[in-house]
Order: sequence, then structure tokens, then C-alpha cells
Amino acid sequence: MKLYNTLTKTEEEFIPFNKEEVTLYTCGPTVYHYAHIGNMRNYISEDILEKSLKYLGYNVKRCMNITDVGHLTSDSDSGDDKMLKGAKRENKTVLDIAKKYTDAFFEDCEKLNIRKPDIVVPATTCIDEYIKMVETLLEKGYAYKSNGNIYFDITKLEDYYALTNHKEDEMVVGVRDGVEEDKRKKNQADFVLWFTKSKFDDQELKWESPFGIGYPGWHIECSAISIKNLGEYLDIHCGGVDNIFPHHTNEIAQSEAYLGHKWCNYWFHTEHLNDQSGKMSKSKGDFLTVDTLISKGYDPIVFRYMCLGSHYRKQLVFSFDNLGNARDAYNKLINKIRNIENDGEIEENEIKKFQNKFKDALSNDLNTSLCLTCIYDVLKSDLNGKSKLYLIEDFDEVLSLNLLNEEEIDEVFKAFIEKKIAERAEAKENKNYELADQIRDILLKENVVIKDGREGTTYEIRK
RNA sequence: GGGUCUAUAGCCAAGUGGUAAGGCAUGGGACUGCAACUCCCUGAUCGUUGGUUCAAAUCCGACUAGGCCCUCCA
Repeated sequence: MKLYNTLTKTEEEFIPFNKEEVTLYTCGPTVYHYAHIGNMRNYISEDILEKSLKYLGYNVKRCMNITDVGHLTSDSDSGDDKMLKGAKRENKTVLDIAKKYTDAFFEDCEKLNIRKPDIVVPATTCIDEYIKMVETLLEKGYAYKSNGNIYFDITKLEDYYALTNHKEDEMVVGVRDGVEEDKRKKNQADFVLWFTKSKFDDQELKWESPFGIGYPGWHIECSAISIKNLGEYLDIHCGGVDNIFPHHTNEIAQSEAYLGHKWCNYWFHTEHLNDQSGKMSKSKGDFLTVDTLISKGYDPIVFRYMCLGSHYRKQLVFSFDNLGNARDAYNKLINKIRNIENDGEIEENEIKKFQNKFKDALSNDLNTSLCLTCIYDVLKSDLNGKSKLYLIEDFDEVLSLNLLNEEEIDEVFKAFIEKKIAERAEAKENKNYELADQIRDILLKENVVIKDGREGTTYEIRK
């Protein structure tokens, strides 16, 4: 399998440390608010990555953190704690906020058929691990104490900027508004491992530590959680492109300084979902969530389909036009699949050709767009119905687009539809086309599409 | 200023040196009371410009445009 690696900036053949078990780490959400659909695009990509690895025969062990502490809006100790901000906004405790938005996040995942990782770890449950790591970094001389806080000293590393090719002296501090330089640091790019001195005296969550009562920096959690759960060697680390710097850069710095050897071989980053004005982000104010899509009448799976039509390393512009486009395409696809008759016997040899093509697409740095084309190839092929359905089910293990799942229709709703169809049939019989069309429109408003065929009238529920 | 990515038809896109897949939309036709569904037909020389090559959307250079990062973000 070929994967693009941010570390080397090339597509590479994926070779795991241990063929028996691939380890995958994912930066999870900071649970201070709902996830927006741009966040979800990232998790869809990672879901495809995990399922592709499995489809290609690997066992995968995947871990995700939940950031419920320590994520400041700025590492320079001048910003706010996101969790605290969320708690204030809603007049709740930090823990309540964490619970609420963690649950909401996994509900969104479920709606998008994103598999929950094997191991999910809230950051607040691993304080001992952070302390141990920070202690070791202090002992080894990679970290220093200044004014109460513990900082990582990036000058102790040969190549701190390995992931980005940044050059120290060309970095600009405060490109973004509201970023101030932390004067307690030795070097501009040093980052906090543990806070004790902070202007957040009202920080709810604090822990005892050898460095004083305080709380961890944002970056330390991912390193510690990953090493604890997936071991000293990590195969693939995932996240959105915005995490490349500083988050992942810092993770590499502290993890490899701590371990004394190379930590993670492959860095997998998903590009952003933009809107017409650029990047989607929570700090801009309004943002779209999975529930927004549902409230506008879209099945979340349509959004997944839209994402898979593009490539994870390409920016994708979101608009309701594009989503509508995806919905039409998706509905047509589902229709075609429903019309396949389940006949014949599975044609083993023929099937392999299609599976191989599908595998090639996945192996080509997760070319999901080609994967979708594979479905259309199957539909247009000379294969019998049973073989087609078998292949579609097989592909859907990775794509997870509910290609074969018949949706359960509520009995009451079903009766209502059938009654209306009968009424319309009668109206048509009497050539009362006006009434017939009215009934059709009523049903259409409920997303029920009438189909008049030779054998009578059938219907479909539109997504 | 530095880094990084992108540029193929209205939109989403495949393509990794040999003369442009697929999907949606559009237009035309069959079907229909009219529609929808379904089926058939329907479109681009690949941002611009040099170069390498027998041959380039594909490799190299320059330019242009745009996105993202440079201590909030997925």
C-alpha cells in the first residue's frame, strides 16, 4: 500500500514495524464544542485509512485521545483554556462540558459510519504518564523550569522542524492576531509541558506534580497516550493538516527525546474542508455540524459520499450545491443497487478482477474517488446479480456508505404512503389528474418519490 | 518574509511519458395523463509559458492564480 507521508513529503510503500499489528494514532477532538463537518471530514479519512488497512489484510490497533484539559487557545500562556471557555459559555463544569461534547462527537461519528477506535482515552485520565514523561525530559536535559512552568528546549534537538521545513530565523511570531510572545521561554519555539504559573487561577482541573500544582500542556497528552497504549513504535499518526505545526512537530520532539529513538514512521494528514470564503473554523463563529445537515434534510451518509468523491489530501469546498450534487448521485447509485436481482451463483474468478482493482485504488494513497468508480464498473459489468451484490457488500466494508442497507420504514408512515398511493391510483383512474398530482406533491414533501411502472406504483424514500 | 499544497469540461474527479476513465448537472430521445424513476445519445487537448523527449495533462524551469501553516483549529 502506498501512502503519502508528510515526514518525507513523498508517497511511500507502507511497511509497518510489526506485520502482525499496525498501530494507528489519531488526534481526537477537543471537546469544548460540537465538531463541525470539516472536523468530521478528517475522521472520515482516518476511518477509510483504518478500514483499508484491514481490507488489505492487516490487523489494526487504533487509539484516539479526547482532549478535555490543557488545550489553550495559545501556547504562549496568553490565551484561554478552551474547556474552561466552553464551561463558562454554558454555565457548566468542565467535566460536564467534556461529557456532553464527547458523547455528541461519537454520535456524529456513528451517523457518518465512522468506527469508534479500539482505544479512546480522555486526557485527564493519564496525568501520571505526563508527569513521568516530563520528569524524564527534565532529567535528560530536554526540558527546563522557568517561572514555574516546564518548557521543552527545542535547541537540544538536531532537527526540530523535520515535519515542516521551517527555518527558525524566518519564523514570524504573532502572524495571527492575539498571539503574544512568552518571555519566560529561552527560545521562541519552546513549548510548555506543564503549567503551574498561569493566569488561569480559576482553572478547574489541577493536579499535584513534582513541579507544583498545575496541569499539562496540550502536546504532551498525545505523546504519552500513544506511547502508553500503542508502544514505543508507532506506525501511523493521523490528524488534520493544521496540526502539523506546532502540535505534531512538538509531539515528535518530546516523544523522540523521551524514548531516545525514532518514534513514528508515517504521518497522515487530511486537508481541510473549506467554504467559499476559505477555511471552516469554529472561531469564525457560525459552523456547520452533522445535525445542521440533518435539519436541512440531508442524510449524513451523503456527506460521507461527497468526501469520498474527493481525495483526502485535496482541499474540498463545501457548498450546499455540492452536497446536493452528491445527494443526487448517491440516490441514483442506491436506486441502481436496489434494482439488482439477486440471481445466479457467485462468479469467483470474475469477482477477483474487480476486487483487485478496488484494492489497487485503496493502495494508491486511498484513492476513494476511484473506489467509487469501481462500484459503477461493477454495476455496468456482465456479472450476475449475486456477484454484483457480493462485490458491493465487500467494497462497502471500507466505504461504509450503507449501499445495501434497506432502511426500516416506520409502519405508520408506510401505511400513510400506501393509502396516499391508493388514493392517487383512484384519482388517476377517474382522470382527476389534478388531485393525483397534489397527492404526489404531498408525498414528495415527505421525501417520498413516486415511481409509476408497468407493475403499478412503487415508491422510494429519498435521502 | 519563510514553509507547504493545489491548478484537468458547469461541479466532483481519474490519469504517475504514448495521443483525455467515471459520476452529477445540462441538452436531445424512449417511457408517462404530465412528471419522476429507468434506459439510450450528448461535452474538455488538461492555468500560462519555455525546455527535455520520437512522444508530455503526465518530467524540469519560469510565471500566474488560489488555499493552508508560521504557537486556536481537524
